[in-house]
Amino acid sequence: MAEKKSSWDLAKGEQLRLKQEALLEEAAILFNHKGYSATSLEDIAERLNITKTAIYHYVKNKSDLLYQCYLRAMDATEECYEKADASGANGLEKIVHYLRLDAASGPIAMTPLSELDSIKNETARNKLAARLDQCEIQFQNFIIEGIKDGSIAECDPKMTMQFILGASRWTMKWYSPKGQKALSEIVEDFLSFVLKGLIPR
Amino acid sequence: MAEKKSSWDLAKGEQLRLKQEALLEEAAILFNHKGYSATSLEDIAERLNITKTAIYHYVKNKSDLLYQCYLRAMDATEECYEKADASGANGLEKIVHYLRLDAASGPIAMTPLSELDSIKNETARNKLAARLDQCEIQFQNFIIEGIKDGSIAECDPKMTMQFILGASRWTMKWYSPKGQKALSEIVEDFLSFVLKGLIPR
DNA sequence: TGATAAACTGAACTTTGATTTAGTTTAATT
DNA sequence: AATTAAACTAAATCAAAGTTCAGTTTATCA
Repeated sequence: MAEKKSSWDLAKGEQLRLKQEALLEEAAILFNHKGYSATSLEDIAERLNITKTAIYHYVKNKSDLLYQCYLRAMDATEECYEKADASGANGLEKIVHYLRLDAASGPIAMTPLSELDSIKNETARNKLAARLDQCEIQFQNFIIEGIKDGSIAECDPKMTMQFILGASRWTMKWYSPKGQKALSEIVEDFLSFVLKGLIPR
Repeated sequence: MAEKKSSWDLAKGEQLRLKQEALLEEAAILFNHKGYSATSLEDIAERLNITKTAIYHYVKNKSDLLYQCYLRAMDATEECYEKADASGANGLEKIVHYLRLDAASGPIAMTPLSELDSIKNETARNKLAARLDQCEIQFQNFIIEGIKDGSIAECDPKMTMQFILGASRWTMKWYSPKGQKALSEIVEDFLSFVLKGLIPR
């Protein structure tokens, strides 16, 4: 239906890396939206106007495709944490920065969902799981820091982390570029909610 | 591993309805946690100490199993909304009531995730989709009501609904009865976060 | 106790979707 | 224009999981 301009639709001289990118991006969007197992290679290929076998030119297999998506996402996410940690003056600001940066990296390098189990290579999976844990701990640390420096109200850091990241991750289930708001606008609404809560001040 | 007492483990005289219940409950937990397609009938049967073919005694097929789960969940959810609407004095209170009631109905009748597409029967699926939409609208209405009556701060009702329900739904990804906190405790943390936000008052 | 129906099982069958194979088209190059 | 490598396709194969089938066990009851 809605034709999206991908590297495959562009004329000749396009580079391998561009197509790789497009493949991973499209795969990530679908994996995040429908889940890994519910997404067939057919689904992905269709969006790129190629056949599913063509995908094997770019990745070893479906599990590897998921792995590549995760790698990109984790790289991007860690970068967001580093920048946020470096730039924020207190715990609260770090969280605000992080959430903005995360959204800015777009639906492409989305927050990884809970599909880790589907990565077959155990070593790779464990390594990713560790990185993912580390990110969640980092987020909790921002909260703890905020509580200490007074920028964040008392709360259970782990629970609060789950709530905020959960809401953020769930975004990928309902967000559509066709929707009313751009990601950049949605984050601002999100921040307003996360910071101030429902009760008027 | 961890043997759970299900209707199948109990001695004879147990009723059909109890087993039905147990089946739907176990299925719902797995569907919510791993997703519909990633959950095999084998997985479900294993937890109940039966074979996967036994499942066909209780439901027509896998898609029907999902449908039954949804039915129960929607029934429970709608009931929560009705009670919340009836009992709350203002928009904010209705939301608080709703979230408590929802959590109290347990992981059994969990908030339905975004697996609607996997229900094959189109009529059934459409009907459920409409009910689900209606629930989300109801939640938005609580917010709108709250803004009007002054119990809730200005915000985009739709976005705010997505954030709150998203965080709530994502709970099913990480919650485990083995965990530190019971669902009833988690809701209270959640309420505190949703109502007051991160910034200290 | 023997008959009967319900609950359930194991093996066979079917479907779906991932993967492999063999070959064709395309793009760039000499 | 002929050659070659890369990009890709269609058709065949394979594997996992859903479904059906034929029969066995269990529970109830005349």
